[in-house]
Parts: sequence; C-alpha cells; structure tokens
Amino acid sequence: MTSVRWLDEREARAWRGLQLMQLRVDGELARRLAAESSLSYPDYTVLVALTAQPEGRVRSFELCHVLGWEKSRLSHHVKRMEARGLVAREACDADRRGAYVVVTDDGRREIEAAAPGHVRAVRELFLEHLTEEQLDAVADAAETVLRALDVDCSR
Amino acid sequence: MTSVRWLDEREARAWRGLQLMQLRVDGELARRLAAESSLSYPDYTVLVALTAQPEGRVRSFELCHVLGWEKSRLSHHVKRMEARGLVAREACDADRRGAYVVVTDDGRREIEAAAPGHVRAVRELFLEHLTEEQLDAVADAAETVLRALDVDCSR
DNA sequence: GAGGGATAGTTGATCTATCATCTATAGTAG
DNA sequence: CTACTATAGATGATAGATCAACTATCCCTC
Repeated sequence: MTSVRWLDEREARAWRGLQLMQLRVDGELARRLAAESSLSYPDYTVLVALTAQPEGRVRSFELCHVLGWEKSRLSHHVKRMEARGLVAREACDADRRGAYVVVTDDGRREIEAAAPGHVRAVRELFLEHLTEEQLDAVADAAETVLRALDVDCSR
Repeated sequence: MTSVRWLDEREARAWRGLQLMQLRVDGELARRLAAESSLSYPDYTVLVALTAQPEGRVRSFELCHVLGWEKSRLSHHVKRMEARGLVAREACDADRRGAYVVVTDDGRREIEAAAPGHVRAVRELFLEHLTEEQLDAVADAAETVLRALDVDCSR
C-alpha cells in the first residue's frame, strides 16, 4: 500500500476529456455511418485500408498492422465481409501461408457511397470546431504518444 | 455526385493521429488491466463511476449518462457484474420503475486494487509524454468538441 | 536436408455490444 | 379519472471482439 499519485486536475481534464470526446464522436460517427450506409465503422476502416492500396489488395498481416487489429479479429471480420460480398480472399503465391484481402466491385461501390457522408460527419463533429493551431497541437501530441509506444505514425 | 472536400494533410494528421493513438493507448490499458486484475476496462469505468458517488449507488439512467452507454448495454453489463459479485441492484422507492446500482465490498476491493496500476499505466502511456501546455491544449480541444456535441464536460 | 523456432492465417468458445422489442411506472392533458 | 406519451429498465437475438488452440509454411542453423 505505497502512496499512489492520482491524477491532478490538469491531467484529469486532458485524459478524461479526450476519452469522453472519443467515445461520443466515434459513437456518433458509427451511428451515422450505419444509418446512411450498410457499412459498420469497422467495415469502413477495412475498406479504406484496402482501397488505399494500388490494386485494392493487401496481405492480411499488413492489414492487421495498419488497423491495429489482432489477426483473429481480422480473420473473423473478413469472413463476414466476404459473406456479404464486400471483399474476397485470394491465395498468395510468394508466401503460401499467406492470403490477400481484395475489395470487390461491390465493396468499392459501398465505400464510395459512404465516404463523402463520413468525411462530412468527421468535419461536422470534430474538425470544424478546432482552429488550425489546435489541430496541429492535437496531431503533435498524438504523434508523440504514438512514437513512445513505438508505433509507426506514417500511416 | 457533387464534389467532396476530402481531408487535407493537416486535418488527416490530427484526426487519424488521434484515432490511432486512442486505439493503441486504450488497447494497451485494457490489456494491462486484464493482466493485473480481474476487471475489464468497462468494469473499471463502471466501478469508478459508482465509487465516485457518496454512497456508491447511482440510478441506472444516470450511470448511462455518465458513461455514455446505452441503457441496454448497461443493463447487460451490470447483470454480468452482479453475477460476479462486484455490484448489486436495489429497488428505488422514489421512482418504482427505477433501479440503483451499488458497489459491493468486493467491488470496492477490486477497484482499489486495480486503480493504482491503472493510473500508473495512464501516466506511462499517455500523460508522461506531454508537456503541461500540450495537456491543456488537448483538454481545450476536447472540451470544445464536446460542448459542440452538447455534452456536459463537468463530469 | 532435418530439426526447430518463428510467422501467417483459421477456427471454436466465450465474452461483450447493439438493436428491436417489451413491461411497468410516471407525468400530463383533457 | 382516463387516455396518451414519455421514461426506466430488462430481455432475446444477433453481430462483433477476444482468447486459446491449431495447421501450414517459412526460414535458419547445424
């Protein structure tokens, strides 16, 4: 029972504020995405990562890395998305253990339909309320914390 | 198909950076909490909210409001926590539809055991890497965004 | 070229979250 | 007092996330 250093007011304001903000903003984004498309927020992030690639195909493990997901989560999720026709899996020649995940035409259609509304919502709920200086400050803070966690911030 | 204003570099850096940071930090916090206690991160937040109250008892709908959870999520979660002996439900005299959620002695013990490690982790993963100015900047930004969402920031 | 550990991915069990629905009580207008 | 609507909460079905195995391939060393 050594003495614990609890959060002081400044720390609590930053930490709790950030947590609460993320909870509310992400919740609202997910709700809007679900209302305006057939994609969940996780579906959306998968499709964004795929369509950012030249051919719309990525190795599973890379996708895990980009999304920060565990491989099992990705595997289950991709299976569900595959069943809905949004993505497909393809064998990998170079590494025969491996698998590619590929966007289908349907998947492309869905995300292209959903993206404008989502971006609009991100603006409306978050970006729009902050000055350029605040955006930079937030980004700097996030990058510092991520670097300390040894996460590659360059996407 | 009107033209969409996508995120510029500054916006993307702030938004994606923040999202990624939250994902990684929260993930790591959850992992550590699970490793060092028998509480999940949601369990922890429920118990924090309860023990912050004078008697350790809160009406369910207030708890929903504080946590930003839907009532159904809270109901299910409290049921599970009740089964584990961490909380109890009590009838409400003033409003007979209502229910109180109360921390049990066991619940109190658990959170008192878990809290120091959790606070240490929050420091180590987040607070410690930022200057006081950065903490204030982040808090200001979060409060601005929350106010726009009409969320009461004063806890 | 035969072990041996590391890596890629899948699977099933379990836990957690969300959605729609349902019951019961409150509050309010006529 | 009755009817209407709103609110508090619980529930069951489903979707999503996590954990612990498990298989298959790769890569390295001897």
